[in-house]
Amino acid sequence: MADDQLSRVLSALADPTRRDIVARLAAGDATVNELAEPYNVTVQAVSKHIKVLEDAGLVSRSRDAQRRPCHLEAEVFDLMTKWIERYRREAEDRFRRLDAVLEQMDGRADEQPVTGKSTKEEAS
Amino acid sequence: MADDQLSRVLSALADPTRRDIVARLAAGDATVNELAEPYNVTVQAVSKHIKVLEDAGLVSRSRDAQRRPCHLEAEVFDLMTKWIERYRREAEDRFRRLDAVLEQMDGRADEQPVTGKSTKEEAS
DNA sequence: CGCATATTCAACCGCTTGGTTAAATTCAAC
DNA sequence: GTTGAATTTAACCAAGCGGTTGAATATGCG
Repeated sequence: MADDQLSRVLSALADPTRRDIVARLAAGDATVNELAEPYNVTVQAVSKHIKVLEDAGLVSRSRDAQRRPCHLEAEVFDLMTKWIERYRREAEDRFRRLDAVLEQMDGRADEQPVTGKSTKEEAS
Repeated sequence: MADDQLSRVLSALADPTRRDIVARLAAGDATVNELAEPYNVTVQAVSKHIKVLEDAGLVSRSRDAQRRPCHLEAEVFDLMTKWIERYRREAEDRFRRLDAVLEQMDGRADEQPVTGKSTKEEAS
């Protein structure tokens, strides 16, 4: 479905098992069998999970006899953080502008206040 | 399928149309019809997309007559960045340690280095 | 009330996904 | 060359997803 890498990365990490695999690979490279051990699914299922991570560019593999050690490619995370930061910052800026506007018209609060109900917490 | 919020958030953002909706909401609140306009899918499809974003906690809605303005809840992004930062840092630390090891044994590079079969369990 | 607008609900469809079992492949080691 | 371990491929299945059309539900306006 998703053809761009960011979609593939997000989709890959949307699965808790795959996130756990990534977490374990962050602690060190591992083989498919090693990775499969803790979960109560077949090793074939884990092999598929790893393929998804590999297609997303999150994991690379070398060869060691029959083994195919998996290695985490952490740089791909930047794709996500860049996307996130961009729109979070945008949203925060807008929020700040809204605050400014509200502050500007402090006294006369007769207008309906935009999104209604509350300005809520602005904390990060 | 995914029952935890992080899974829901990542899964929601794995769709390019939904990411675009989020991007537009970062610039300001909007109604379902407004959001649906640029895409060549039905408004019902967009309504479903918004529901997915809402279930993930990324979007909240107020009421304005028949309209249901959508508002971006940017704090949820923290869920992702926290997860990402944790494991990226871990991977980078490991990388730094590996560098140190390689530096340590500089002269004798006859061993096959790289991912080496030595890493694995124990972890931290 | 009757009508138009905005949104959702329901049923359906084709494709993908995560899982399975069974068979094939790759490579070391005997 | 046979055995055995690690991994992938193939075929299949149930469930979920993104899309559709069509009907229902709110709500403001004459």
